[in-house]
Amino acid sequence: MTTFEEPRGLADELRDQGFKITSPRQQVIENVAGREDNFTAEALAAELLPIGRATVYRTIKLLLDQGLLCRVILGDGSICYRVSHKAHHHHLVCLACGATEDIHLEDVEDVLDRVREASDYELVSHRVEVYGICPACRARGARA
Amino acid sequence: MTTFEEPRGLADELRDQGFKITSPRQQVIENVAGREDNFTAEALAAELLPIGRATVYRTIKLLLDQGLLCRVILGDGSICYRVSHKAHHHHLVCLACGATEDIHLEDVEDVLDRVREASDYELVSHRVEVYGICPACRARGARA
DNA sequence: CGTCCCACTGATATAACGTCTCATTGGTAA
DNA sequence: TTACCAATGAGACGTTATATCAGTGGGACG
Repeated sequence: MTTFEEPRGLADELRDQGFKITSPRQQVIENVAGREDNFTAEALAAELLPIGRATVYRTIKLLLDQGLLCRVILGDGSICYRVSHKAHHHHLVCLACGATEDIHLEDVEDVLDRVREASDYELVSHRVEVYGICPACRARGARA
Repeated sequence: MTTFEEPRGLADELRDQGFKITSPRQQVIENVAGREDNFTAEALAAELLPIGRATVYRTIKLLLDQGLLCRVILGDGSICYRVSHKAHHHHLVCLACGATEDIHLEDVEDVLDRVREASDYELVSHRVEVYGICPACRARGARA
């Protein structure tokens, strides 16, 4: 459906905001843009190895800010990343293998409205992670 | 409303499950049970200093498993803990100061039912953190 | 097309957080 | 009271991430 692999567009977007499109950044963006799966910062750094670790971490943070990436919190609390596709969404995470799917929860806004009514907080954002066992792991006999 | 300060009951509960009620454990439980606020593992270890760091971390894990504590994920992804009061709940977290309130979202189950219908995952658990600015910080002029 | 500035890089140090190891200790069942 | 073994604590280690800082290359501007 949607076509990934448009680092050109993103690169332009970054340039417009005053960021330089350096070779390391380009490489990180290209590597990341086509991925469907989760990856840890450390794994990405290892994969792009001639590039410095610090640069990979900095670029991840940049892409997080720009909304190209989002953070996923696995069942054990560890953190990894995946492409965000920009639109707001949540995650369905397999406790056994860590695989993640995006889910769209339309009625979450209603829930938030209730919170808004019931509290004095000025709501800004939220995070929902749903944990379960994916079909593949279930077939393999994995249990909660 | 509810009375805290019942380390006796919890201690018995732990003993029933075969855990030893050692002096360090007792101290951790007593320190933690009366708290209303969040605390980091590191801060707790520092506070109970004669007790070894490893022991504090181990005890936190134990209390997490037993449901006396729950994990809170702050806006920046950092982790702290607070008493759980056992019943399932979610967190409303101030992005400015980290203060946290418990919230109960009754209709989350409906949302999860939809996920159950729409996916092949066997749902196990979920985590919802709502972020905002608390009244005190808002008054102080903090902004998202 | 050349030059210059400064954002960016990368090697390395530092920091935050948590787990592991292992010799020792103390709770508790008998 | 004794003895077993879970639990402790000091410290090493691992992981993940940020800070530092001299050097460099992207790209704006002339």
